[in-house]
Amino acid sequence: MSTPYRFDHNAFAKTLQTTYANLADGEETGAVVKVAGRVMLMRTQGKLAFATMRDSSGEIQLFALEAVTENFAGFADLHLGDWVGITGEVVRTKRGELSVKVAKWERLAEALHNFGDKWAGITDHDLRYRHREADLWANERTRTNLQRRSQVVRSVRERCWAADFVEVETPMLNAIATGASARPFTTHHNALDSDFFLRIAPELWLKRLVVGGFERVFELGRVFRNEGVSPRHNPEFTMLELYAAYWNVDDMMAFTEELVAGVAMDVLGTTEIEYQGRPLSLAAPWKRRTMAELASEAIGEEVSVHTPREHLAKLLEGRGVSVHASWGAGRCLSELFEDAAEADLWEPIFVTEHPVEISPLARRHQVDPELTERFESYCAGRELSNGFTELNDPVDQRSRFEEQARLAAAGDDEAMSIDEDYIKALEWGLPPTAGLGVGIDRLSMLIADEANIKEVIAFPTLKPIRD
RNA sequence: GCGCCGAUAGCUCAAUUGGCAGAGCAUUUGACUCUUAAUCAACAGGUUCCGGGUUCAAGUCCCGGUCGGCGCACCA
Repeated sequence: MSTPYRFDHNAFAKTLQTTYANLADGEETGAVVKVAGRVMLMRTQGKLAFATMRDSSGEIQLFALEAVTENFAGFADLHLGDWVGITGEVVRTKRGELSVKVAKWERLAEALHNFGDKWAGITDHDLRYRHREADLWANERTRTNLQRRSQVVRSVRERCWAADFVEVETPMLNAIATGASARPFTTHHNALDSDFFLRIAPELWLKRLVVGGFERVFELGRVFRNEGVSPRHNPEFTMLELYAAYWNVDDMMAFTEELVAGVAMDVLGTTEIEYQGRPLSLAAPWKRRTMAELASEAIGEEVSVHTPREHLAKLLEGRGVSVHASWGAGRCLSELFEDAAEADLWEPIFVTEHPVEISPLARRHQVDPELTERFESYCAGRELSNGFTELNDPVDQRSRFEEQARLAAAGDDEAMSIDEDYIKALEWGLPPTAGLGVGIDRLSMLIADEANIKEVIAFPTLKPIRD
């Protein structure tokens, strides 16, 4: 059966429901409209048929009568899920349901599969993730989540634009994977006969644009990390990275808390949200505490990056954390913080002053050179953002990279490689600059009140089915 | 990668101690001029995730595998 190539559509369900909200039962309007959508439910009754049609805005009833509707039998024969285009008058039935009284109808496309049980919908996770197109019709929650994610991205982008940041795009195919600590995906370019890594972060490219004179840049895009999949990790995820010349870490913290609170206002209309049954306030300003303070409080003993490495290692082992031989005091302090304090950070908080050992791209703290001017924001027990005053000294940057190379040689497959081109860029001069990274999926989870990252990704990474 | 749990009709789910594989919805056929998950009647629908094994007999017990959920590890 051939189907139409286009349909003249001029009304949405929700608009009609609003416009004719006060129409009395049994009243007709004389207004003829053309609506389109999917048939979600069908109730036939002899020479009458009632269908519930859904479009992108909402639902409206279609009311067909043998005496009025062209090819009435064909209409009553429509399958649940079929796309239809309807021409008819807006009326309210005797029983009070706003309807389009079908004069003419066309089947725009046929649905060969149904959209699940009309009461329970589709609940099987595997089916929902592999066939999100069906899940979207079966589960309103899925529609809401993906709409909210879209609103989050829009809000982030508009707020960056409003603060005079320029949106740029940098390479996803890279000769070396750098800018973060993670294992990369590898791929191959045939004509260049070269292996490439999918980017794990756009960080170094963006700072090279700042060197080039783009004083405020941001990129909103996908990064790829070859790590485990979990309810909070997808191998490809979306990150906002943003750099501002002349700012320091404090400026960037202020920007971050305003950005996140602003996104919540834009999408939900409030900063006072509920996440997984617990109230959570995203309102600025957020608390600021150093990593050493939080670790000390959590373990009940004063520790810092200057605590002897062996003592920190002993504390970690006492907590059941196995300590790698290559870890210095800085890494041990960070591990202590993560093991003892991180999961209890519910309200948004900036954790600051990370050890230089775990921050190879951040500028040293002005008072204590073993620390950096860095922050990570935590919320609902997990990291939401990461930022710092950028290291702009090419000599120090080279020695940091060399330290990373030593870690790699010692077996750390997440250590960064030396990026000579980046060092050369710094030699041209990076002004004082602060940078920020925000996980958009994690932010969307907060806004959508979802515990599983797959619920805010249209098509999450799944294992292909093998026979 | 490791541990625990799950997979039965298109969808949502039952199936007692190992004893004939079922229901609702969807599909098909019929009735019905105001339905709202319409209702009523009838028909049809199965590689019980895949592959082995134990047993007179396996959806059920055992072994291996696939995919998913949760936890751990890794990480953001």
